[in-house]
Amino acid sequence: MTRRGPGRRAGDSGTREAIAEAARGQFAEHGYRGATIRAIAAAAGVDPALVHHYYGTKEALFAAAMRLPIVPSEVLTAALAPSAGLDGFGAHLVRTALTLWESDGLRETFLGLLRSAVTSEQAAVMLREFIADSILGTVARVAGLPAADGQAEYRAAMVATQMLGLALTRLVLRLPAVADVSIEELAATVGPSVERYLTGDLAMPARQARIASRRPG
Amino acid sequence: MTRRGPGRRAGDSGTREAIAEAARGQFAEHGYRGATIRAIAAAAGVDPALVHHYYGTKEALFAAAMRLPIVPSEVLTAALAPSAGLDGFGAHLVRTALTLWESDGLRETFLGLLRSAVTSEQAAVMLREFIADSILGTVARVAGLPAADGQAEYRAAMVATQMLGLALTRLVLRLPAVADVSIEELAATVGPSVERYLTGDLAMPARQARIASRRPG
DNA sequence: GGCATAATTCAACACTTGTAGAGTTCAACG
DNA sequence: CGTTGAACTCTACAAGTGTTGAATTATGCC
Repeated sequence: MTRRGPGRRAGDSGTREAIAEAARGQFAEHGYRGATIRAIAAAAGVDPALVHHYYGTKEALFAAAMRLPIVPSEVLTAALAPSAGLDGFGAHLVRTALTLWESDGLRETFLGLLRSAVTSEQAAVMLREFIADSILGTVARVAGLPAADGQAEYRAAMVATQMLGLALTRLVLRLPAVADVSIEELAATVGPSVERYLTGDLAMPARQARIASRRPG
Repeated sequence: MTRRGPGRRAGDSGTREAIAEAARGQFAEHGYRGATIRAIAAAAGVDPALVHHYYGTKEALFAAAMRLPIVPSEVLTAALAPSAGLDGFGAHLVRTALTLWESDGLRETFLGLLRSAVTSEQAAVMLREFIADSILGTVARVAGLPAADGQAEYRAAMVATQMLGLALTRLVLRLPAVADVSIEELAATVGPSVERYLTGDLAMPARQARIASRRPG
């Protein structure tokens, strides 16, 4: 929203991105249903019809706004590579994820995805596939787990369980005991649990092979 | 919804409970915003105006429908008492909670609360206070943690973190690797993590006392 | 029987929602 | 200058929302 008024050339449209940014903010705060086109337009200082002009439908706007500005697997790989020794790996993962989630560029997207996934089937599919396809595999790989093994997906899923619970209680529910504590402290507390899921001696479910053999996308 | 048609005496109104039950189902499936009075009325086989006649406003209906049919602290205490030996206590807690959440009487209420809390501030307050006031203390007490100690609340909160993450991925997101596994298997995998939070040697946050001294209600 | 009373429905209001198309403004280009 | 074309706004529609008050139906009590 640098300059107002019509008359820009193609490619100059900062307004388009301003709308997307406003949309991210609204989706993050109210979820898919709660974020109205009118509120998004107001937040962007723009007529509601312009939102529709650029993005067509609300679903399309959501999909566009939730497109990540990073490639998760690359960021995860880069951020976690230094501690390849696997010692303190769990804490490092917690620290990395929390820092990422609370960073300026990603907070809105992640919160929007999380808030929307709980009530919108479209968003739920996005988040589920995103986790299954981009996160679980990367975590398993970076952690050095054997691929093509049912155990890897199960272990990574348990990590997701703990990490999403952390995000839910800290960012959404804001439980004081979780929200008022530093990332470092949470990493120290939760890290070992995550590490146990990845490398510990778990009693593995018998028929895990069926789950591991799902189509990747 | 035993008998249809008007003309019942006071106290006979099974329709009132039928509406509440339909409301629970809708709130569980769509969250607070997504559950419409009209849909609730339709699910109960009743005119929308009757919903308003009985409960006044949508908020009141939500509050009434989400009132638990049990006293959580009692159920938790009773269910967890047998394993007071603290051996396998974590697994027992996971098993108890998951079984409770997936039981007929509570599934809708819990899911509705969870789904709504993520998008409705009113519901978020309900769930947060419910967890903080009824759950954390009970878990800490049953686990034999010293009361009036900042550590107790922090430990219980970490447990909540893991348990809610489990609920989110299994019941709401339905991540295959978590949803397609038996409660027993999850208890065996997650139990030890929970146990570590309760009795393990955690690096405690320094200023935890401030959090522990919040007003209870 | 008639009467009070509760249960239930009808019809409608006032508002918000996503969406659509026609119209307006303005910079760039010839 | 006039034309073009994109950025942008106005107005509006059709559907859905919570909510309301009057009307209707049936029951138990006298």
